[in-house]
Amino acid sequence: MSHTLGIRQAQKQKTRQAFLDAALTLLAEQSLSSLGLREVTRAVGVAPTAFYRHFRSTADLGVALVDEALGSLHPMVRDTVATTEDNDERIHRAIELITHHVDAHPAHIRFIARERNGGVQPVREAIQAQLSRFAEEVKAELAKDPQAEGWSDDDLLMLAHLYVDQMLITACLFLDTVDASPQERDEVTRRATRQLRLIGIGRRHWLD
Amino acid sequence: MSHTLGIRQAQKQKTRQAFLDAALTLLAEQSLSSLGLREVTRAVGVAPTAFYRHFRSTADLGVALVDEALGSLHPMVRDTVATTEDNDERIHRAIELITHHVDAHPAHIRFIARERNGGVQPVREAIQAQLSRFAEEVKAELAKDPQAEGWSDDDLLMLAHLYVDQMLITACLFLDTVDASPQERDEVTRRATRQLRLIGIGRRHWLD
DNA sequence: TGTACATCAGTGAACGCGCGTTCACTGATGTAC
DNA sequence: TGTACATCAGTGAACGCGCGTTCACTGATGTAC
Repeated sequence: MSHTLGIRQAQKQKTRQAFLDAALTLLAEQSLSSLGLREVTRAVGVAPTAFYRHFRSTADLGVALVDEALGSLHPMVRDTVATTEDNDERIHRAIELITHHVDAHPAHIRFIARERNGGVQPVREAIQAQLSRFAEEVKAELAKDPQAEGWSDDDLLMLAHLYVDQMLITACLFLDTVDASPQERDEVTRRATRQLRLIGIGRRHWLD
Repeated sequence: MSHTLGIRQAQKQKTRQAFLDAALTLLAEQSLSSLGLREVTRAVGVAPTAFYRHFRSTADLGVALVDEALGSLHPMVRDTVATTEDNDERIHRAIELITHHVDAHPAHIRFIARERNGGVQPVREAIQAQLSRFAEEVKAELAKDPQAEGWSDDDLLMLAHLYVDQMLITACLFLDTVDASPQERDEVTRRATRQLRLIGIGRRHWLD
């Protein structure tokens, strides 16, 4: 027989996830520092005191949300970079990956963008740490490319940060077009495409 | 005789400024959505009800802060772009302008970075509007440059947004080094410099 | 210049409300024999 | 399999507190004559 999680543990995890989901929904319209513990428990449908069985504070819940949100971003970043090398077809696919991710997880992106510079220190630090890890991964990905020959480690990391920041900015722009006209979405797509293209051109001529 | 502001109006303006200053100080450590009206009046040293003589709400105060903060940024953006054309000496001076501005007005930059994606809609909208204006101005500045020959309006605006975003990112990086070692500051400076250089290279070869 | 009235920035008491946290509890699930 | 005890996720009452907002007020400043 395979190992089944005890009923108790399974239920606890389910409740914990309900907290995360409810918080994420509430955070679409406000920032973490103004999110109340009772507000979350009300949304979940449990007593306020139940909160403490899962988190020490809303800041603690925020850190858990960072892990969830940036965990789901990990594969996207990898794929995007792997496909962003140079030509336009690849840039187009990279942008598509971003838009699809934003459409699939808008609340996660909104949360990260908001709390990256937000007022809750532990959460801000968790995000910064994760974004640095992303930059390192992107750097590793870039290093595999033949174009990287002759590049110093510092320069690769510099380019990696540029890509990571650019991706987040683009994702944010798409967020604000979630209920905008197709024309506006197209406008954002075209601008983001050309920005990536310009960075790609700079990259190609870096060692000239 | 020259016109003097009435004593009453002068005093009112002074109090209003005290509100803005106190709020900015408090916002170094928290975001606007968690800033309390009473907290601000306490910091200023007036009765809570005095607040309503100047602002409808803390969101209203936030919008006023956006104007103050980005007003002080205006000259910097102009100068930075005017000096960012291409060669390394000029990029160096542009970065210096940014670092000096961050050192002079850290709280303003922190506030803008925080509330750009923050939870208070009117404030977020005010910031987006101002940043769009910046991009337009930068575009106008770029258009004056001989390098801009052959560039479409769209492409100039695309590059302008890239510069504006890059400047804000750089400013934020410097913010987090306000009490870091000189080595770390240097590291940030060098990376930002090379990112601007890479964008400059992309710009030079854009029409190839 | 002096007087009488209007304006209005700032006051201080009072309000109802929702907050975060504490505590002893309940009852379903888990475990040892 | 059945029994007796332990664990612990979720409860519900209670607390003290600071919040935003209201209101009638005060007294210095402004204005008209």
